Amino acid sequence: MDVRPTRSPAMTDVARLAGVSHQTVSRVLNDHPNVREQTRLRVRAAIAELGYRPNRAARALVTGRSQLIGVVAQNSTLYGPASLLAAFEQAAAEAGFAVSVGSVGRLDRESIAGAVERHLDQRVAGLVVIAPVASADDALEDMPDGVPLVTVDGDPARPHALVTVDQAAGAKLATDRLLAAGHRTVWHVSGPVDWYDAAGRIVGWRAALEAAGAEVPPLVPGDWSAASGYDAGQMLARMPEVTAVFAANDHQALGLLRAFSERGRRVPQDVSVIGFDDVPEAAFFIPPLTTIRPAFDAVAHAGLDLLLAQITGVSTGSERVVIAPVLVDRASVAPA
Amino acid sequence: MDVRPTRSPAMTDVARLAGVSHQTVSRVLNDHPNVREQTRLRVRAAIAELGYRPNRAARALVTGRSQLIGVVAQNSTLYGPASLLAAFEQAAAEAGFAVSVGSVGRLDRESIAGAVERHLDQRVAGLVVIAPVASADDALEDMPDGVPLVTVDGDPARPHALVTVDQAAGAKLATDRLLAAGHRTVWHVSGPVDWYDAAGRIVGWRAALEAAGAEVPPLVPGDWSAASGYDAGQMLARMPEVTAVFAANDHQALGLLRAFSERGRRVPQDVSVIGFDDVPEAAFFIPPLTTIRPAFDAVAHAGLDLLLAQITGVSTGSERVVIAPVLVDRASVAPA
DNA sequence: GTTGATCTTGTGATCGCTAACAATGGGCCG
DNA sequence: CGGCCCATTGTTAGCGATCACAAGATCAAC
Repeated sequence: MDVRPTRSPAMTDVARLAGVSHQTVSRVLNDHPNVREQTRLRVRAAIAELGYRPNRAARALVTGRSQLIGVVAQNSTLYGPASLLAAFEQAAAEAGFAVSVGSVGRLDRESIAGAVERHLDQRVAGLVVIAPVASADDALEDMPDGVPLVTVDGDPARPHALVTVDQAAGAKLATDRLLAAGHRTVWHVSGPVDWYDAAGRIVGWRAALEAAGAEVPPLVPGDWSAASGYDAGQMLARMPEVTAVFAANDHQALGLLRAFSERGRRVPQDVSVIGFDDVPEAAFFIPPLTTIRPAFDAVAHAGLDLLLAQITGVSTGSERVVIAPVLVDRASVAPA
Repeated sequence: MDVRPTRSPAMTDVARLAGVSHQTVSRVLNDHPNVREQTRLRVRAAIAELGYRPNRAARALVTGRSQLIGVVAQNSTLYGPASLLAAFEQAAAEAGFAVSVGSVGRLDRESIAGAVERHLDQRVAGLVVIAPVASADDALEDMPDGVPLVTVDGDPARPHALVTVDQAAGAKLATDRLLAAGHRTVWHVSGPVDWYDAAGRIVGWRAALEAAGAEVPPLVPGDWSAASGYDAGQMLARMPEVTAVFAANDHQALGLLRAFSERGRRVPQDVSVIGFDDVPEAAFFIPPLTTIRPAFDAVAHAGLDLLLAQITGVSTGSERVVIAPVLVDRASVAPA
C-alpha cells in the first residue's frame, strides 16, 4: 500500500465507492433526469463521504465555458461602482457563478482593453463592463464576438446589452424639486462631462429647466470629488443670485456644503442643495442632504439577468434595461 | 475542406504554423530556458499571427493550480475594505493573477464558510480573507490544509499568515495628539467591539491615556456608521466636560460633527475630534477632519506578497506584517 | 413470449495543456 | 576520431471532467 499525500478525490473515486461508472456520477452532478433514484442516493452518499468537489477546470476544459463572470470596473472606492460590484457578486453567487474583478486605474481605452484581455484569458463565461465613459466603449469595439457582454452605465446608443440608471430622469427629479420650492433657476455642478452619467444628468437638468421656462445658467464642471465641489462652491458662494444648486454626486455636494459654510451662506436658508447617489453618510451631512438614490442592487440584478440570458443562449444580447432613481427628501432644500 | 465556426486556436495550431511540436510552444510560453532563440521567435510570431491565447482551464487541470486568487470580504461599501480590494486586485494583476471576490453580507461563521467554499470550488491558488471579526476566524478553523491563506485584519493571535494595520499605534497617535493639545482626557466612540480593528483601537486609546496618567472615561460604543456617531454625539454634546473625542472611523466622526453642530458645540473650539481611515471626503467635512490614515495599498501589497510566497512554496505561512498608520493633521483639533 | 420503445448505465474518445522521458545533433575532450 | 555531455526538440501519457454512442434492463402491448 502506498499512502501518498492524499490528492483530492476525483469523479472515478466517487464512482468506485458508489459502485457505478464515472459517467453516472457526472449525471447525478448535473441533475440528469435518467438516473434511478436509488443510484442517485448512493452516489450522493459517496460524494458526501469523500468530500468530493468537482474540478471546475476539467469541466471548463471540456465544455469550453467557465463558471466565472468577469467584471471590469474602475479601481474605485467611489460609492456607486463599489455598491454595484457588491450587489453584483451577491446576485452572481446565487446563480452559482463566481465573479472575477478587473479593476482599472483609469478608464482609458488601453486600461480597459487590458482588463478585458485578462478576463478573456481566464475564459470567463461572460463579461460585465462598468463603462461610464466613451473611451471605454471604444475599447469594447474590438471585443471578439461570442462573448456575452453587458455594459453598465455605458453609451445608451450602443447596440449592446445595457443597464443604466436613468440619469436624466434623476436630474429632472432634483431640478424639479428645487424649482417647485420656488427657486428661479437651478445651478448644476456636473461630473466629468465625458462620463455618460454626468452627461445624462446634465441633459436632464437642462431639460427640466427648459420645460419650466427657467433660465439655464452656465454649467459648473466638476470631477466627482469633494474637492471639485468645494472649488465650485467657492465660486457659487460669491454670487448672491445663486439660491439652488444640483450637484452631480453627494461628494461634490459635501464640498459645496463646506464652501458655503465657510463663506457664511447657510444651507438651506440661503442656498438649497441636492446631491446624487445617496451615500450612506448623506443623512449626516450638515445639513442632511436631499439627494437622488439610484437603485444599485436593481441595476446589478438586471445586469446579471441580461448576462445569464446571453450565456444560456436565450438572448441575443441587445436588450436594455433602464432603472429609475428616486428622490430622497432630507433637509438641504428650503423655499427660495 | 470543412469550414466550421472557427474555434479558438489551440497549442497544436500554433505548433503546426511554427513548424515545431506543441511541447516547444509550451516551453516558449513558460519561458523555459532551453529553446533556441530563433525557434522562440518563430513560435512567438505564430502565436501573434493566430491570436493564440493559452487555455487556462487546461493548464489548471494538469498543474492542479489556477491563476486565481480568492478574496473574501464583507459585502461592503465601507471605505476600508473597498480600498483594500481595489489595491489588492491591482497588485495581483501585476503578478499575473486574477482576483475572484466573494463578498458576504455578514461576517458570521456561516457566510464566511460559504464564501470560502465557493472559492475552493473554483480551485483558487490562494485565499485572502479580510476577517476583522472573531466569528470569521472560527470559520477558518476548518479550512482544509494546503490552501495558501492570508488573513487581513484578523486575529493577531492566530498562527496564520496575517497582515494588519497597527490599530493600537494609530489610536495612540490620535489620543496623544489630543492630549498634547492640552485636553485633560479623550473620549472614544468605538467601532463594534467584536471587530479586531475596533478592539485594537480601544486598547491603544486606553494605553495612551494611562501612559499619560489621564482618566479613562467610559467607552461609547458605535457600529462604524455615521448614524451611530450621531447618536454618540447627541449624548456627548450634553456633557460640558467632553472636550476631545477620538472616533473609531471617519464616518462616525462625521456623525459626531453633525450632532455637535446641532447642539451648538463648535468643533474645534469647544470640542476636538479625530477620526480614523482618512476617507477621501474627510478634508471636506465641516471642519476638515484630522484623522489617522492606514496605508491600504501597503496592506494589500504585503498581503499579496505573503500569499504568493505561500503559493510558490517559499513560505510556510506563518509570517505576519504590521503596517503603521500615520496622523493626518487638519482642522478638527484645537487646544483645550 | 416476442417485439420494440424507453429507461438506465457503461465505454471510449476528447478537450488543451504540462510532466516525464526519449531522441537527435553539435561541440569538446582526450 | 570515438565518446560523452549538453542543448534542443519530439513523443507519449495523463489531468478530470463531458459528450456521443452503445448495450443491457425494464416494461407495455400484442
